[in-house]
Amino acid sequence: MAYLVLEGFVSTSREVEDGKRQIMFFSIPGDMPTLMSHPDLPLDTDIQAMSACRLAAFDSRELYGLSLHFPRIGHIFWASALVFASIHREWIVNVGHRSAVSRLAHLFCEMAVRLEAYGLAREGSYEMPLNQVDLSDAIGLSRIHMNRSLQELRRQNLLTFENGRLTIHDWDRLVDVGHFRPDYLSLSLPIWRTGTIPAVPARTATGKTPVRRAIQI
Amino acid sequence: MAYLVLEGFVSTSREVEDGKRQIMFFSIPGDMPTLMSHPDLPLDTDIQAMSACRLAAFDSRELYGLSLHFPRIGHIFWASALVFASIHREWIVNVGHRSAVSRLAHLFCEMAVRLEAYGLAREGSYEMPLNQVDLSDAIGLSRIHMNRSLQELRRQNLLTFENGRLTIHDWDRLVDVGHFRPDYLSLSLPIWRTGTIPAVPARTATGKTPVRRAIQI
DNA sequence: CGTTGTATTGATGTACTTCAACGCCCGTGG
DNA sequence: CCACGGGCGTTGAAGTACATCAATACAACG
Repeated sequence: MAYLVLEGFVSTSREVEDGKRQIMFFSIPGDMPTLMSHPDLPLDTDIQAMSACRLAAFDSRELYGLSLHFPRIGHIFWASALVFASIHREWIVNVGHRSAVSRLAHLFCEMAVRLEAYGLAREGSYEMPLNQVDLSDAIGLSRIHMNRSLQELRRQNLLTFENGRLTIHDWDRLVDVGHFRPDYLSLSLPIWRTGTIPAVPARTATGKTPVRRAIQI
Repeated sequence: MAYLVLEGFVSTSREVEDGKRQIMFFSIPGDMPTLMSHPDLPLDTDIQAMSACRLAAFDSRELYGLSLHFPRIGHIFWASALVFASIHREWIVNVGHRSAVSRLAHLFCEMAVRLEAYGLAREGSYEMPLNQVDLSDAIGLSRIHMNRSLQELRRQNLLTFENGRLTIHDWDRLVDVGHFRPDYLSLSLPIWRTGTIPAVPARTATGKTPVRRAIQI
């Protein structure tokens, strides 16, 4: 099965040997997290709902067949895989070479840009149903140091983060702190014009359970 | 232009704000490093020859057109993008959560598996035309700490690395130290069967210069 | 009412960075 | 032939950004 996120956040992560979790990607409404792997191959990551989610389910073999018969559909899969890879590369740079505060700032900037492209953020404010443990697993730091970095961003009046909503007060300085390149995803370019997404029947998953299990509930 | 590596190593990297370089991927013979980005979009990374290389050049617009007319070709592009993304995810885990020694071990394991899949490694020994600065930029650590980690691997008799050749003495323990999952790329699966690659005219690039520039020489 | 999950703070430990120096090899030029 | 310099690997010592351990506070909840 392949899933399209309709509401909520879904993470792509892996359990590391010492029991910790490294989050590699947050899927937002409009993303298809299971398309990060080839339908013929076993999923090499954990896909997990970070909040209450609505998902649409497709048969991945059918999707795959579609892509072979209609090149333009295959092309969209390809382009989406390239965007996944591009975001991954940015995360490598992030966890590889930047300080805790920068990583955090960069993550907030990235989510802002992606959510805005889908119309899910307004004036630098967006729903972000994650707790500090989730954030620390994403940026690869201890929750304690993560907490202190978040405080630092607050202290500098760059943002507020409460009740699952992030509000950016000073975009320019946040971009600066996170060394964020706003155009890196090229989300504004015409290759993404595919028309509106049609309504689909959806099932509901409740928060914090693995998607595959949640779906079967 | 799109390039196919015929000989040598090519890195995908980005200059970070403080003048450092984060390497995100090593392309080996058989890889097409420029296919990590969409041909319609600006390249968002630096592509750099790490050694003397032979490359084959294609017009990327033509490749792109090919993929629209022949779905199976598009499918290969897609699958290759998925593998890029999968390797990227592994690198995120690597730089995010593992110690210096583990990162290094993991990198050596990954290259062994990939090179072996192309017939470029034998009995755990392969050409690796990189110096310690390159390696440290890939694993995101200072060259000094990288050097000490390499010494640790040598001290444990896991490998030797000299004259651009890596030889693994104890694969099982190296896999263990690097927490490497040998099957993670699924390189043995049938989706990769595409027949042999035909001979193509090639140009030569000399080491350590950006590919685009090298090509024009 | 205790229990559980989450945010926060302080104190201590450590893995890594940075700075500085040295040695080796090898190419270049006197 | 030797002198010089640059690239690369290696070592020691000092500094720092992070992790770990431990404790508290607070809200939600059965």
